[in-house]
Amino acid sequence: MKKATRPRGRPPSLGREAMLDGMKAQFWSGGFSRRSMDELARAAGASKPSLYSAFGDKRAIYLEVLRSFEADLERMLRITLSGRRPLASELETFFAASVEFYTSGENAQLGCPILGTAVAEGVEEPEVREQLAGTIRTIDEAFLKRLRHAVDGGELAPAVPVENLTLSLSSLLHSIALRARAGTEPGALRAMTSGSLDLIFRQAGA
Amino acid sequence: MKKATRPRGRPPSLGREAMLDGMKAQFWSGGFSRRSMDELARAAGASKPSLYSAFGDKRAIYLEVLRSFEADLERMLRITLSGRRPLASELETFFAASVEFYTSGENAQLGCPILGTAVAEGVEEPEVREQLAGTIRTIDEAFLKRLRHAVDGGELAPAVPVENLTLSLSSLLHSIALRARAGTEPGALRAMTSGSLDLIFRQAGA
DNA sequence: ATGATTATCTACGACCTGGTATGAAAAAGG
DNA sequence: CCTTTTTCATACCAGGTCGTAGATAATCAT
Repeated sequence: MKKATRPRGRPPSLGREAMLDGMKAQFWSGGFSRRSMDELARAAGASKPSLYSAFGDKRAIYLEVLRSFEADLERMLRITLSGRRPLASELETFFAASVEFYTSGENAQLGCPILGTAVAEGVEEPEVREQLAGTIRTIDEAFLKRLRHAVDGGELAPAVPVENLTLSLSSLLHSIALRARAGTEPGALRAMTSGSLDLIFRQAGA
Repeated sequence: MKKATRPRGRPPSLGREAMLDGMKAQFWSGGFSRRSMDELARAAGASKPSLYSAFGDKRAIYLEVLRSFEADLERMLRITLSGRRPLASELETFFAASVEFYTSGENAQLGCPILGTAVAEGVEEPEVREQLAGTIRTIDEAFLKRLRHAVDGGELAPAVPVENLTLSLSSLLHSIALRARAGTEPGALRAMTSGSLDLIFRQAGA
């Protein structure tokens, strides 16, 4: 017997995930302050009261969207930095995919949906700042983990300062996210990443 | 005879610069969207119609504030990267001053007033994006100029890839600006800069 | 002084914002 | 069928937003 017993009243026409999916693009381009609940409701395919009943208020929706984007990022980090291919190759893949993602907007380059929008609101919205800090930490930890794995597997010498290398990689990503939203062309961003990765690993003596 | 001939009608009680100075802190903490014209007028020490008559509209004020912050940044770059002291020492001074500036807020760490606020609005405000891109370019060019000066003066070997080094330095600054606004403590930011500078210049073979 | 000129401020208006009251719609239980 | 329960959507509200009209104050020219 499956759990097919339907709850009781009228069934929801859209789940939370479906609504969130519709709203992510809105917050990605406009951030928290430039999007109204009316626009969000239209994008979600639901009415405003449905959103309020499902999430509470506008800020809660924005936070859920940020969490959803972070989950996407974690998936992406797990896949591209799996440790099954050489370090340099995996990093190139990761950064190429990031550039692609940051510049994939149809009307404009949107950069990173978290770094590009939460940073402005974070000062006066503690929960947003906390979420932003969490994403930054997630990135740092993913790079650090992969670099440690490289040391363990003999890809990097044990003397390599993995913490400093981690920060170089994170900084590169932050900078690309910023420049993408400021309009730097994808080609320039790709050149930037390969140049920086070369330099970083030449310095690391890899 | 000085140019003391007063214009004609009632003299302005505040000049544009004085109004801008009062408003900079407002946009620094709240960005464009989170500050109302009423708040700006209060901070400027003028009334709303005075602001409209002096600047045009809210976006024009924000753009002027961004330009003013960029002028501050250019001054700071010119002074700290003058080329009169050793390269590494000047860079340490510049980054230490940046960390100090980014974390100097009384109630919260505000990061960079340009990178931290314009990035969210830039997507839908072309002039803001243009201003943001200009500031990014200003930073890149200042680092590049200083590094070229170092090569010319023999501080760096001619084979050093100054363009790549420039991007490493810019990325470091962007990352610090971001992390500061996300709440990273000044001590951690300082450790980050010295570690990264060490790594960068070990790689550069300086 | 008087009038011209420019700056300033109080008050307001049209609009938009986040958020909600109210009743209809869609399902299940009896 | 009718009731109960949950979701949905139109219409609405109070408050805030940007921007301005219109009257007043401060200065110069005569």
